[in-house]
Amino acid sequence: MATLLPDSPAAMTAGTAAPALETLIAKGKPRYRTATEFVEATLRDGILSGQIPGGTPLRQEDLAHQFGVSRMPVREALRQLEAQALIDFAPHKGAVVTTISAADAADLFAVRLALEPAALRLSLPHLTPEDLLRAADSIADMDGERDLNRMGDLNRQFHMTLYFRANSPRLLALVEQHMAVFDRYLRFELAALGWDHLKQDDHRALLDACHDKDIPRAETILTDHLRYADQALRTFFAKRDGQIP
Amino acid sequence: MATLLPDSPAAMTAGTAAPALETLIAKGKPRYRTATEFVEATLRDGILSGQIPGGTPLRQEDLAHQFGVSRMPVREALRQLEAQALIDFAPHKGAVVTTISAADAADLFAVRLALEPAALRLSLPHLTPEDLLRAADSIADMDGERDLNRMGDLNRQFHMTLYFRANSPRLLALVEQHMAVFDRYLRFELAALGWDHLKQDDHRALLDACHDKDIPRAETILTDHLRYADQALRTFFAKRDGQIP
DNA sequence: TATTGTTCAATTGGATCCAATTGAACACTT
DNA sequence: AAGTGTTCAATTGGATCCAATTGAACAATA
Repeated sequence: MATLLPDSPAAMTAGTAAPALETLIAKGKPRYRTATEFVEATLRDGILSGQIPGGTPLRQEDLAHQFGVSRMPVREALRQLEAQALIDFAPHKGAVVTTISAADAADLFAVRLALEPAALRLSLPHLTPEDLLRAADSIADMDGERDLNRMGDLNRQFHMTLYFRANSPRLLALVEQHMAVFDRYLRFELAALGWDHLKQDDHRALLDACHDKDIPRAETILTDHLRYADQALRTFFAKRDGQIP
Repeated sequence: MATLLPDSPAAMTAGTAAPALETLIAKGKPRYRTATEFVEATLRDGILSGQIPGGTPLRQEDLAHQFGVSRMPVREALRQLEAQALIDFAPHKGAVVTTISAADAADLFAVRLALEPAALRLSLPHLTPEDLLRAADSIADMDGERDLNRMGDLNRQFHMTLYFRANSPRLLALVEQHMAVFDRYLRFELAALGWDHLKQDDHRALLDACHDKDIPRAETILTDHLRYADQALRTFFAKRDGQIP
């Protein structure tokens, strides 16, 4: 069976090997209830993990063939991805994976800086000792982790544990969605900051502040934490994009 | 042709007359490029304006018949509305318009309180004199407006004018989307606050602060403005829901 | 009678077919 | 040769048909 994205422009400019969609499909199969769910979840994972790079055109027929379904569930899945701003969908022209960029990273941080401190502020007073233990476990798990995608999951899990009691479903959904989108930049953040000191000090300090129920301190730590990553990414992109010409 | 929602449970409990979808369809027709766009935009307007109340089941066949299209563009439109959290979509069970509630209103304000001050903070330094003039025009237009939906549009237009220079597309899209969703609560806010003093003082004070490029003051005014509406809606719902038993 | 099993109409999910649009290569005019 | 109009393959949008699922009414059993 043909592989997806063998000669997408983004794949070529990035110089990365073109991954086959089969690996994504073969992954953990949570027994999707509909083909649309299956296609949507698989494509989203592929995009967020970076396996389907920005700029990749998503041909309906190709996707249908590779997923072993007809074009209809593919179309429904693409509609949902469009609403999540993961693909651009132009009438009669087709879908293209949205590109990532320094400007988009800054944009994303602006959203996270708006959402996450708000979620933390609402959640912190209701956090239970069990919640804090789970958060501590997430930190411990991150210490030994070397896989980028799993690291992203753990990081998201840690933060979401702290936000979880916010009792604000819309806010939490937005936070989670944008943290997931940020996974697309995780490899760059890694390149900018390095593996080991990947903000674990911040995580522990944040957890301490939550333990003390100190809202202003926790908010400050979280805000600085995000700003620091934002700044690191900015300088990284500035250096990288300065080299090109 | 049959009318939509003649006996939806929500319409009955709300006691409102069941509106026909034709009025929505006949409205301004911006020459949609695809049937999916047409269906999606029309349904979203209907839901946000309150003409299609929460709890309404959206039967694919009915919608297709009333829009004069097949079920396929209806299904694609429903997928997009699902991603916008305007409908609930359960496999093999169909779509239902999400219900509004006091809890959801509080949730929505939590999101707006997180997003809008952030957008204002980023935008304010770049606002031009022309922007401020346009914002002043919006305020003036609101003074004479008596139509609820147009009032919502003007209010959104005023706020978006002030946020517009934030240079953060994701953030702005979220702000606009959630202001639009808030239109579903506009009738309740009106009932809680009354027509005339509908926050116009706040609007003028906010514009003044923007004119002075006073970020802290502008943020305080905006935050208080939102908190005030939030509180008014809370007490309104508390009173209304207390009457029921 | 309460409970469980079963049938069946209503509705959605998915596949296939046809129509409409795009854009790029080609021919044509000036 | 530059620009313009035209044809046509590739691709998406939309319609129709069939399959799968749901749940509610009904029947059977303990």
